[in-house]
Amino acid sequence: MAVTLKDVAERAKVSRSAVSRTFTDGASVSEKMRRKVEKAAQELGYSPNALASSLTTGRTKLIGLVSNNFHNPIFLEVFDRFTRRLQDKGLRPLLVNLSDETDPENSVRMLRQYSVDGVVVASSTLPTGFAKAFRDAGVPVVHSFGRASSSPQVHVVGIDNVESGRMAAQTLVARGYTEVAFMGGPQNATSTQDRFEGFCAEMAKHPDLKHSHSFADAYSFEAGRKEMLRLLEHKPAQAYFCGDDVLSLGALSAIKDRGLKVPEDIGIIGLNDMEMARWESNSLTTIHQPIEQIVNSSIELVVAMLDEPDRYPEARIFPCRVVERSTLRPLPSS
Amino acid sequence: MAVTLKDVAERAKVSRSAVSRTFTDGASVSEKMRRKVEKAAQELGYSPNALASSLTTGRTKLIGLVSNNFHNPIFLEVFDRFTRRLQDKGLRPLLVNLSDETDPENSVRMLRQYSVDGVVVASSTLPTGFAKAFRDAGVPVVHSFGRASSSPQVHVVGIDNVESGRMAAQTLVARGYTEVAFMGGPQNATSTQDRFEGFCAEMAKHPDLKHSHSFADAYSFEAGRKEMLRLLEHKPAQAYFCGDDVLSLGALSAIKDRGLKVPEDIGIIGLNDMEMARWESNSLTTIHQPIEQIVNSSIELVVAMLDEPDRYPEARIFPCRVVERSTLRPLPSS
DNA sequence: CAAAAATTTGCAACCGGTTGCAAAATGTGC
DNA sequence: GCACATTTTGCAACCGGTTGCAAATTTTTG
Repeated sequence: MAVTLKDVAERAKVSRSAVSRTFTDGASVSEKMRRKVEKAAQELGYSPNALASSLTTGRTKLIGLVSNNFHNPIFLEVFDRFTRRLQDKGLRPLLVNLSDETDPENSVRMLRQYSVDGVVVASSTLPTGFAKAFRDAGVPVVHSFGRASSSPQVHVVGIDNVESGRMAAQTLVARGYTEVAFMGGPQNATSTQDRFEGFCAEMAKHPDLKHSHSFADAYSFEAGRKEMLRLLEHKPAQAYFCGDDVLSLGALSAIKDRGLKVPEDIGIIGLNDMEMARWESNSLTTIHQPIEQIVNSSIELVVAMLDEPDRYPEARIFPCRVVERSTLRPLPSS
Repeated sequence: MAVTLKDVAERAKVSRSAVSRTFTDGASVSEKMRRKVEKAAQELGYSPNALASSLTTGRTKLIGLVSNNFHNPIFLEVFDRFTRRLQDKGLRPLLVNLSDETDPENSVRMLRQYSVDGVVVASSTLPTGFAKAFRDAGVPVVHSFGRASSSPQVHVVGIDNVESGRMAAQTLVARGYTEVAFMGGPQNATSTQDRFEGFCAEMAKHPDLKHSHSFADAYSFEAGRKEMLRLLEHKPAQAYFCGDDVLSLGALSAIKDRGLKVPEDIGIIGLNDMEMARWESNSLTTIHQPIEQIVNSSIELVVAMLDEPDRYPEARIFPCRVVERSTLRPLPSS
């Protein structure tokens, strides 16, 4: 069915090696030969089989893209960027959806069977050990949106979640809120834990201010909404740091449904700065996470590992910044 | 580096064929042999190279998943379902992001180089000719969310967009609106064209009612919002059929910003029934598109084509239904 | 124009598997 | 225990490419 190297060689009356060489750049082929081969290839509609060649070159140009965040709209943005950027570099994303499973073994085995050149784990909820399983199997791996660590076991690219929690607390304190709260995502997600830690660390500096906390079941609108409805039944805090924009949006929806006003009655600050946060109907004050930089840097890193598999692991941390919109009361004029 | 068939064979002191056979089901191997081989494989941590075997079997179990809808949140749902379902069947999705490019040639070439077993084109905006390029290249292809046709050139799975436009118009008419309008997505998208056609066809039955139309630049929140803001500057219609939920949400945001009430001042009906449509803050009346069925059926179809490449093309059309929520005035009690 | 140097080409082995075929081993019937 | 049928195993060729090496060709040099 498919036309192969051999067919082209026969048609052009040259050796198979000659054909192979015209299709691998950097190989030694004369102009005359190249033209002859290209003509034959053209006529036959030949294009080389990437997988067959991977057998000898050891490179498939396949990159495993592993994630379990298929319910947070921010990840559509993430996938868009990853796939585009990988394509630009001549790499192909092999998508793996973990849904609820968090045992790395299956994914590792599967991606090794397909000889992916590298793997990007894009998840803010998977434990740090997850990506390590790939490294241990000898597969270059980068954990994007993973837990920042001062002594990373694998390459990590993302933000400092502890710092972002601190930043959120500072922002609330600076605006004069005296009773604040943290509403986190799932409690076993590393990002939740770290943001919480940072939040508490900052609040500890202000023993005169009250703070509390609770956790939603998932990083999702519904979970945020449900949790905020629960909180509103008792005496809620003056302002909340929600561990993710999509939680914030859920919380906002709950607050408005209860007839309360934002930011007059309750303040909200989120994290991510997703597209929807910018929608004028939401106008969410939030902490911007530099997704584009994280994605690009992750890909650069995994590409670099192809040539340098034992590259010493590093953590690449990008700074966040507060994006002031309309869900927190303004800074008191000083 | 990687452990191969040969290594296992040597360790187990058997032939390479024996090892191969223990890892391909349906092959003839004695219990004794199998145990011996599995033991050696275990010790060496061997797992077969799927790509090498594809060379002889002609099957890679790779399915190209091609889309250009990376900005409509509904597609995160679509990708989630596709990837999960494919994985359940032992298939692997190779993701292709078309972003703005709509020339199929590149994608066809690339996916052929990777010898994908089949391709699913998941897009409501690509022209019908797009998927045909894969068929012409001998690659089994299914166009999901594509234009329904009574004489399809390639397999199509989706809804009847003309019918859905008709249904939207009927719904508006039944609720007593006398001035209605269609707000479509990008005008070159087949789904926009068909929904518009159905809408007009139905309205033609009611010459006493006024109707108008306009188009947003994209299937996105921003585009819907912008278009509705424009419409509100002149005398808007009483109710709008927006060609997609995300357009509806944009329109709703614009309407509320202008201080108008839904459904009292303006009614909205969308299409898709995406997760966000159900959020209580939106509570969007919309036409439900059975995504799960479309995805599952698409995969079934592409799998069936693996064994039957020249299968006669068919169109699989799933019915839509109106989901009544809060953005249209209620049916007049009769 | 011949000899040396540089370039191009083809041969053949190899990448990691699969599979048809025949030989070897095992099982069955008498 | 023997002849025969059945199952299991290994050999060797093949899938579609790549690549080291040596031979063949072209280019450079004196």
